[in-house]
Amino acid sequence: MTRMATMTAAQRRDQARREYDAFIRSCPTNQLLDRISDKWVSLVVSALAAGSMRYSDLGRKIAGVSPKMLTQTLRALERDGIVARTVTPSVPVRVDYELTPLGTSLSCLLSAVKDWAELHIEQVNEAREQYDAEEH
Amino acid sequence: MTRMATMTAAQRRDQARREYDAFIRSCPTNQLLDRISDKWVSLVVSALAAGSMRYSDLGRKIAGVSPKMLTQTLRALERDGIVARTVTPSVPVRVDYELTPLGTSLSCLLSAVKDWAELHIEQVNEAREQYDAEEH
DNA sequence: CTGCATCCTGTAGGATACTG
DNA sequence: CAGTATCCTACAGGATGCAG
Repeated sequence: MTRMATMTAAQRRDQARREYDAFIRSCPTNQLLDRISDKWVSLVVSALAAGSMRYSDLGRKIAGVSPKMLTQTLRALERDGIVARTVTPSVPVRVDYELTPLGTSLSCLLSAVKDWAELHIEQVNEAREQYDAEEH
Repeated sequence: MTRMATMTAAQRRDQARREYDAFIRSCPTNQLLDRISDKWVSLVVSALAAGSMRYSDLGRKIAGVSPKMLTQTLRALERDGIVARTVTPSVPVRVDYELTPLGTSLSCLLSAVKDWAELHIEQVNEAREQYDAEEH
């Protein structure tokens, strides 16, 4: 009989995925990619790059964001030390958000990404047109 | 009676989201962020940074990836002109993938991201610990 | 004003099986 | 070897309503 101890391809991949996941979670680069790749994060950071803003101002400036995602994004960024949250206990309460030094640094990295994007987007678009023109 | 023409908050946000989505799709930076933020893209690009590889080699090197996602990722990168696909019609067929010049350039950008991550991850971790230690 | 809790849906993506 | 096709599920994230 065939060795039952032999793992199936799926089992092997499953185990590999577990190890991989553990690796990913401990990998700074991927942690950061997860962070900046978030749809709303880059928008919040670039909005705040211009200066501190209130919660509702962010909601208006970032068109189409739901309160839930805005809060979720801001909490995550606050936890990571990217943004600072300041509560003014007036009535009604006023909450301001601003970039920390670390946040400003991240904002610079996003600028680098932006520069690369604008420099190469045309090349990408050409590649896409050419690819789509061929038959696949 | 109140004006029925007045939009609810949800309706306004919905319209805003539509406009926003259109904007996003036309924005190079966000297109690129969508691209490099993909879980597998960064892994494929960095794997290929070392040189050309076959399909199954990539599958082994990138632990835990399913054939489906590997193919999907490679197709997207090929379409964008990031990787080149070379078929050698032997039996069995052999397919090699390698970075294009554009792909190499992207690989450099990813290195910049990596450098930033490794430089600041400790600061982020400290911020997280401090945040988690406080009550919320 | 600034959120949080709940519900609900679309979809990304994994498992599995099959083909040239 | 290098994929493709199908199914299925988990989770991101939007709508809504309520609270401090």
